[in-house]
Amino acid sequence: MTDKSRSGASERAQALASSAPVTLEMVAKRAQVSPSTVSRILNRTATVSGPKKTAVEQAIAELGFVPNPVARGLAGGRTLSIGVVTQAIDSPFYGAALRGIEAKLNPAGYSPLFVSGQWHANTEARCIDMLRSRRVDGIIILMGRLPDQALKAWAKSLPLVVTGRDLQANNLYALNFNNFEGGRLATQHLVELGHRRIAFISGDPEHPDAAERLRGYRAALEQAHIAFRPEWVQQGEYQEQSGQVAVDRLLASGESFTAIFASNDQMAFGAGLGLYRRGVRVPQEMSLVGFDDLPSSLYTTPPLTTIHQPAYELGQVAAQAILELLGGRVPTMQLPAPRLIVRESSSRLS
Amino acid sequence: MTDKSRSGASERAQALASSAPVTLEMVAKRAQVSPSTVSRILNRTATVSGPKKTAVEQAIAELGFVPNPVARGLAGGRTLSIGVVTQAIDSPFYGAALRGIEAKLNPAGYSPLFVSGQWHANTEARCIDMLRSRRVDGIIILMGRLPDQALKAWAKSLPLVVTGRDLQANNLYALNFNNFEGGRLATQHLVELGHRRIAFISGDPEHPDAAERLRGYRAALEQAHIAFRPEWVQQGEYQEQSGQVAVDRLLASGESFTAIFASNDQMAFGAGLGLYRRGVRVPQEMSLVGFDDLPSSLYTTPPLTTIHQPAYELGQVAAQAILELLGGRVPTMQLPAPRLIVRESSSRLS
DNA sequence: TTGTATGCGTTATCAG
DNA sequence: CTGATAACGCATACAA
Repeated sequence: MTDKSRSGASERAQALASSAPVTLEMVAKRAQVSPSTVSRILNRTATVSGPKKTAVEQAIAELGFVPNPVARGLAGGRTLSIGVVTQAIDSPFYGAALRGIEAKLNPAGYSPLFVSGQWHANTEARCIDMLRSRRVDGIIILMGRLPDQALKAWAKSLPLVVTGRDLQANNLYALNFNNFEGGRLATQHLVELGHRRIAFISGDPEHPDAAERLRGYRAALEQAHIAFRPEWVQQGEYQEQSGQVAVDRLLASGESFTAIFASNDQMAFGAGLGLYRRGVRVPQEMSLVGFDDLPSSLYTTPPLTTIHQPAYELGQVAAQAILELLGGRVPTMQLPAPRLIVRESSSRLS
Repeated sequence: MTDKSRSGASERAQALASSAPVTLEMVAKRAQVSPSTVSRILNRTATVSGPKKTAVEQAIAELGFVPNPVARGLAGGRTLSIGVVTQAIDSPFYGAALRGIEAKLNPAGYSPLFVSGQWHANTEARCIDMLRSRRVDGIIILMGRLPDQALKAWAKSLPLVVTGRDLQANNLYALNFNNFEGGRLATQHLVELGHRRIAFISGDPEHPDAAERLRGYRAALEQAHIAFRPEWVQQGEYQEQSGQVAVDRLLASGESFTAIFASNDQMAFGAGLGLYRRGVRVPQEMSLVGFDDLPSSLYTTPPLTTIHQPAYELGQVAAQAILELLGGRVPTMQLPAPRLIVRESSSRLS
């Protein structure tokens, strides 16, 4: 940081702290026009003559006027803020998505209001109530758990963008990632490396994401003429701990595997630890594949082969979609297809 | 999720979507009192007689009235929202802190407004401008980069809680973690295990956190009568990648180490990969210690010995502090002391 | 203790 | 194209 930037910030702070808030009315007075005219220029809500326009713009610049979003919200009904419901604000996956949302929303003048639903439908409903009471202009729900019906109902009064499900409704846009294909790709990768005894650590089957990944796993097995066996799948809960537990069970089951596909990276990390504890080397004795491509997957030992889920882009696209909805347009954007990222935790069966 | 909860949420959505917004005035009419009386009960701003009070409360319940925060903000100057400036909304460390903030703020009726400063003083200043323009009631700055002067100036017009520095001022509360002691503890741990050639991967020395951790490292060496050598420290940037690079340099330097202390976990992860790549086993041939105790540190192979930094509590405490400031009180809360978490990446020198 | 009147800073609806 | 004027929903002096 340069001295210049330091003092710049400091001076600005000083100026802001001392100056009384400058209002639209003050701008109008200074530019010798009515408040309405100023408002019109601000919102491009009507054409204003050249001279008045420049006068107002000059006054705005001189006074350093910034419109008050609170007053705007009251008068115009728009708060320029978007509610974002995540499940866990502190998960690496959601973090990236939130950053993507922020990156897209800010330039458009909108601010995100983040709340976390904690994987719980009721909490989620409360969050939405809160956001509505705060008069957000629209809501993005990331991987929500609310029933489709509820979403459709809410969409009647507020633009909604949801991810992690397929859903068609007015004023609502659904963005879904192809989890089936991801699951298929990961499994196929292991098959192509010569593996035939491939265990699967699933997530909560109630959750569509998890169910789809499992379906992808089964499809790949079938495609390779490998009979699916229920003993090969252990249910986890998308947390590291559950991955470790699953590996323990798998190893104790008497079945002998040469590869494990964990349906998210966090469980793959847990599985990795479980294998390490039992002295099973990855990838020499066991190939391990995850799902999500969390930033940290690049730095595990060994780096994790996984399915890239475009969290950041997901956020960007969701934000763009809500912006479209707000503009009265119909979004058409889609999420990128799943990609297999081959790293060092999977290797050819020798 | 039960069917009960599903339908509950759905019904609520339906109800909300159809009902027109109910205002304070409607409540007043129904309860046969004046709007001011309702307002008084809502804000406990004056004592109200028993019967009227119950009448109003009943009306509120029957109508499902929720005060409009936007109108409140305009009229009362309070928006019940707190700006939170983080550096990177998607870092594991900040994620936990944000969750702590959310957990403390929500029950008090406040909503956090998260923005990320991207480790850049100017961006941070812009964020604060934005938050001010949105009329937040207070601001929490997590590990900010703005000069003390700027913060003090801002605090004149808005309650401020800052972390990661020591600072005394009116309407401002600083919460600092003892990074020096943390650095000392980690190094001392390695010394006690018999290590004497201990490398250090530092952060940006411009940042107080990083400087303090380095100071702790040096203090522990001195205490153990080990001469500090500049060649032992490699500068990183708190990212995984830089940890890996640092290890490469360290290993290529010709010096021979038996232990590495990375001044944050992310760099320790990178270092771990660097060591893995070169076939150096942890902890048998090299002990590795990190700093932060990120959630994922528990699941690296081997699990990482580190200094626990209470990110979640940090968030909670910061939120509590801003609440105190808002209430006109002087916060007294402190952060817990650093704790060494011994796991499996460090071992006695044989 | 309670009600009335006014204002918060904008946008929106009118006339002109 | 422009300017009064009335909301927006609530809090708060002020008066009773």
